[in-house]
Amino acid sequence: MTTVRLGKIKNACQNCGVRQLCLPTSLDGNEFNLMDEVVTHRFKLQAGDHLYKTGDEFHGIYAVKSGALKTSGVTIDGREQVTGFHLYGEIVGLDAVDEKIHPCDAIALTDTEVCHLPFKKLREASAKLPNLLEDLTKIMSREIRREEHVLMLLGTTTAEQRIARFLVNLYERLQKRGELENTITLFMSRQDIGNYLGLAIETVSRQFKSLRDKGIINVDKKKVEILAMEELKTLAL
Amino acid sequence: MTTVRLGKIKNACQNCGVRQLCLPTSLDGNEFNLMDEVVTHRFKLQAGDHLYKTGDEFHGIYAVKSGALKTSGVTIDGREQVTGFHLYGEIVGLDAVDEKIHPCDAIALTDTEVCHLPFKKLREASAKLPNLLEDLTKIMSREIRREEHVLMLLGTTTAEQRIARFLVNLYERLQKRGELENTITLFMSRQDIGNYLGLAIETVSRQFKSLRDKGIINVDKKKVEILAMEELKTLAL
DNA sequence: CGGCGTCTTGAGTCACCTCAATGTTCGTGG
DNA sequence: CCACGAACATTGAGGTGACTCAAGACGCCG
Repeated sequence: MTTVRLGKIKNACQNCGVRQLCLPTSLDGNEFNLMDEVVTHRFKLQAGDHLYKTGDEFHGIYAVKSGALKTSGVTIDGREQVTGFHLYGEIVGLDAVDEKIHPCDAIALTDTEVCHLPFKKLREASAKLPNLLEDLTKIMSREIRREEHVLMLLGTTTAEQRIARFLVNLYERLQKRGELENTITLFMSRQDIGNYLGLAIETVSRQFKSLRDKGIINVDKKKVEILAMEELKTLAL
Repeated sequence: MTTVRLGKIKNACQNCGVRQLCLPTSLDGNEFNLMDEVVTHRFKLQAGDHLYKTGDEFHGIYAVKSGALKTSGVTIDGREQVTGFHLYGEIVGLDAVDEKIHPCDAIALTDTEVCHLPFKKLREASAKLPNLLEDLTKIMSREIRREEHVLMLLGTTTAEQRIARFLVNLYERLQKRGELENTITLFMSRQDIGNYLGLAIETVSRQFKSLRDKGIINVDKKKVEILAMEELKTLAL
């Protein structure tokens, strides 16, 4: 993990490519000056690097500028449980604000850049900028809703439903980022997918095969081409 | 659902029995005056009453003053999915801050009182009171972590583990509220428990029976007496 | 008492897990 | 460049935990 100081870079946030997706979505020109005082450091990670580990002291949240991360906790019996995949434009670390200790690991799945947002500074800036305060609470609310969504996905659903929902969800998030091809490049392993969806790795593999046999997708290693989105969405129901 | 105006009640929050558990945990005397301007209404619900429904416009969050609620969403295919049980001292509605639309139902499980916290007012007050802003972000963070916790519970775990964890978690939350008896009164139906844990209602019933046969708990209708907490915790691993 | 909702209990089935073997990709070093 | 091993992925065979279906018990209320 290498560090970039942003102190000298003016309007770092304002000129950022993922500004519309990130935290400060409703700030205007002048307000960004204050934001630049909050965001002073950026980290570069390689696939497999830990951004933070379970039990680490909390120093702030992180905005993913490029790449992708997974967050995963360790259950009491020592097994890993992936709790989410986080694309660029998303925020990680919000679950540590309360206890000041990270309750899970955050691991880069590919080359990834993250901006560090010291939470104390962020709170102070929020007290001055009503728009920023609104953005902050919205981001936290969105994270709560995202997890509720996963929760609903993990209820009593079949393996096929879970895989279908996973693919539809991933597709829609990539689409929101302007990646309009109908071929998704999975940036996580089958292991991670299975873990996230509560399925054995073999089941993930078999479901991919099954969807391929039905002519709904094409799978080649990490590349998943969606051939029949409507049918896939029907299976996700 | 009946409404109580709190306009005339001074220091409503300061004198509240669940203050230490609720949102404004770090305020002092003067700061509570501002809080009383935020919290102007309280609602009384009977078992089965909806506090809000999916799709309802968001007007603010709610602090549970007494009783308990469940929140449940409706999956795309129309089935219900319980996403949480909320005791007094906890907050519901945080998942709607972002989109201004409630993404799930909140239903009283018993006679329940909730305080209404208009979110706009709460934000304005937070900009003035650093302590309140800290409390607000902490509460939202805690909710994120709570859901992550449920997520980890729903991964690849057996029915026995889920039931054991459910009971341990409920016991610990009640203990935190000073209810020190080792007999828990379940305030939700088997249906709700099964739905929440991703289990069929029959499986819930059988697991209770199994734990009873092992001498770990005693079950009589809604009453669950914990006979061997250590063993229960071991099963929860 | 009878009807209804909730819960329990039993029997049979199936979706998914486990175990095991093979195939593929990729990095490393000779 | 190829050999080798490690990590990842696929595929098959078999077992089982939890679901489904169905019946019965219990409590509640008119």
